[in-house]
Amino acid sequence: MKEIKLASSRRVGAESSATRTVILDATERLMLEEGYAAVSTRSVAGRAGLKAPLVHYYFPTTDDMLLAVYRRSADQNLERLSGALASDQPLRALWSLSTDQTRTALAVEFMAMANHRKLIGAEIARYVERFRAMQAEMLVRVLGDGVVDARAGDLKRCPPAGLSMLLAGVSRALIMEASLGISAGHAEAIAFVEGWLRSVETGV
Amino acid sequence: MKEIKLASSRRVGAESSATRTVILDATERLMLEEGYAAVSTRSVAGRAGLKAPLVHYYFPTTDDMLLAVYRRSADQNLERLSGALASDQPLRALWSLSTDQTRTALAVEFMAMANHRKLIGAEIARYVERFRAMQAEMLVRVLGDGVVDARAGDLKRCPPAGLSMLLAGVSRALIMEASLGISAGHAEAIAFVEGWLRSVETGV
Amino acid sequence: MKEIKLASSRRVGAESSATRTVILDATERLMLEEGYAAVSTRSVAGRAGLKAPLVHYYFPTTDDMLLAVYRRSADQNLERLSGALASDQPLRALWSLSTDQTRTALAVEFMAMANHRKLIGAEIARYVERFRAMQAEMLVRVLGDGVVDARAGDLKRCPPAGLSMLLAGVSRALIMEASLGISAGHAEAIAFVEGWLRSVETGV
Amino acid sequence: MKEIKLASSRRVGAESSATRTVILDATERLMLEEGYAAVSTRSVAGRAGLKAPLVHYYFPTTDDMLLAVYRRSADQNLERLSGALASDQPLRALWSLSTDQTRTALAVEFMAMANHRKLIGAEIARYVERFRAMQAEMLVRVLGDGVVDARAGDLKRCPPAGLSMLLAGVSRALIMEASLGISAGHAEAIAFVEGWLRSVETGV
DNA sequence: AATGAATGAGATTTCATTCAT
DNA sequence: CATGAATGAAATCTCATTCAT
Repeated sequence: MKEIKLASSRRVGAESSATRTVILDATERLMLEEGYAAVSTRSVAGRAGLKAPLVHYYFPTTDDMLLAVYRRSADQNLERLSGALASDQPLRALWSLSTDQTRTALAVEFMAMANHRKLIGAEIARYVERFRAMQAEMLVRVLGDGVVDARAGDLKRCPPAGLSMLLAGVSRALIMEASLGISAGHAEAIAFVEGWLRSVETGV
Repeated sequence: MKEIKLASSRRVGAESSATRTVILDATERLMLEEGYAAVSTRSVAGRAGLKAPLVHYYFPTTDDMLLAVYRRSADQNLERLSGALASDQPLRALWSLSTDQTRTALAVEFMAMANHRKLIGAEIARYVERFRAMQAEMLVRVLGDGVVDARAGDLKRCPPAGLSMLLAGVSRALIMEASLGISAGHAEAIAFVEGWLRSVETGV
Repeated sequence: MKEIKLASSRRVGAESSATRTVILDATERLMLEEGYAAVSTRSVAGRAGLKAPLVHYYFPTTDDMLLAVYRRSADQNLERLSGALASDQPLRALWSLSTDQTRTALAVEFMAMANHRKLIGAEIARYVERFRAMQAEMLVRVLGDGVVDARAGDLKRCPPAGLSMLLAGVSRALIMEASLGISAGHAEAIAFVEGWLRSVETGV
Repeated sequence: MKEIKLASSRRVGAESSATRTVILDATERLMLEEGYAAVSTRSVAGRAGLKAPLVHYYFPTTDDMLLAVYRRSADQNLERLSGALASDQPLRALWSLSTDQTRTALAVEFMAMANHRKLIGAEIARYVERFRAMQAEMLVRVLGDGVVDARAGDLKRCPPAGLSMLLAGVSRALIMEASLGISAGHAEAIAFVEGWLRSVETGV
């Protein structure tokens, strides 16, 4: 049983440092292009044009670095989500966000990584619960008074949290499978969700 | 630039060897218990009570070993799926299979790994396309004559391949999130799918 | 508080391997010539003309390596001590052993190292207690029936275990100080111990 | 071959600075609690609540810092020793000083470190010779007229410098072994020395 | 007086893999 | 079949120290 090391609280390198940003950017790009397993302090340093120990100056442990990348990305997502939910087509905006290639691909990488980076896993869990709550709130507002009954098997009566979960699962699967070159059923699934969106919008 | 290794002409352990099976079992257990990143020839050998070079005798490269584990598991899944599709409650049997903890967790690990193991990714793509085709065939048979129209936003008129995709995405997300301790929306999503199943079965 | 890692029980490299011996020898020489702080897998490998990972093949962790060196040396000392105690001048033989430059210097290095290598410290404690018991047994035999009374302040009536402790302390201090270039009082202390030895032998 | 660093002309913090004292205190505490190997500019800075470069501002090299700690401690010891030797029970006061846990433990750490810190070793040698001379002077005064003859094997006729050496060796060994959890012979050795003290005091 | 940034060197391991026996 | 021995490559991190500000 491995000991779980807490991410060090030691603060190093100002939040605003340009070098710090360069490191986060390089890590993010690496994860997207080569998968999270390609991320090491060495590879990040190389990609960023820095020496490896400098990466450790800013992020004492690799977990610190990955957490910083995740938080930056998740915070951006929170902001975008806020905007989307406040728009006049919140459902459509949410779906558009969920199927954003880059953002979702990054989120999927982090989920894959969570299995052996417990700190990352815990952080993801926190954020996902927040995302889901925000979305559910919007869904209540938009889908409104219709009688909710999960067991009806009718998407229009599915409870908000369930809907949020379904959308997340489908969008993540689309992105993940696409990266493997899988396309079977994708067009149909997308068409279905968009059909549903339209039907909700037109109130039919 | 990594060198691409040609299939070596080296002698390799027979498919039927008991030791070979021990290695596959150990790898599978390791992946499930500690995540795919915990798999190395060393760790597998340790878990199996063997020496590392012996693992290489049976599987020249780590990819060979992982591919063998994946194929064995995927072939078992194909068989189970065949059985499920031939049962008298094929839809329900399919959903039950999709939410099987162990099998799905393993599949998710392989998908996570696919990003930096291109051979694995290609193999997964091949199998997923087969799974989806088999399922679509069954869905056509069961849901049959209803007019299919993805853009209707009605689950009962969703094209089979799309349905298969949706179910896969949801079940994978349930398993993956559960392993992170996320539960928001899970009960609702499950209830929804099961409500839909019932409504299809009862023909309502 | 750092976790104390147990020395791995993984057995690697036959006890009899020549390379294994080369590594132990190199480590011992390094400790004697440059102090225990100079010992690293790298430096040992360099000194032994080997690659660093090979050292780890034989000794998975640095503690494993140091423990092996300590045990080999301590076991040799046990044997020598046995011989000394069985000789016809056991007291003199013991003192001669205690002031053996190389052996004692090595023991002193290990004691110094024990502070931050808890495994080493525990092993030393075990051996020292054994050494002291063996010596006490001999002292009882040789100094025999004289009434023992520690509080008399007379070396000839000091309890055996106390005598053993005193001799160990003095001999270690002589060696340690000599390595620092300190000589004040050394000749006198040595003369004193040897005078005592003679007086015991001649029974005066 | 290491380069010998010339005393740099760089500015250095004043002797009187409070920060300087904080650094020395932190180093001393670290050495006592975790052993000398735990001392690094980083760890000291951390313990003192300072940044590493500031430590270098006061002590250009690590050796400078360690030397300062040693000198401060040794000077305090000199003073205490002066007091002890001037007391009306100088022998007992000396023994009490020699077995002072903290002071002796620190001295032992420095001795252990001396092997690979040549500057420290040289400084220790200088101080030890002074200590021994001061003690010998006192011993001459107290034990006085008895005919000195090291070869007699009688503690009461042991030359002063030899006595000083013996006491130092025993007390250091007691402290060092106690820290390893060794206790065999300790009570007896202590009782013996104290018995001797009493017999000298009572003139028996 | 203090600190953020940076770096070369090194420590301790782990890994996949090869090869001779 | 099986294993002991060996190795190049890399991962993660620490250290002392410098320098500009």
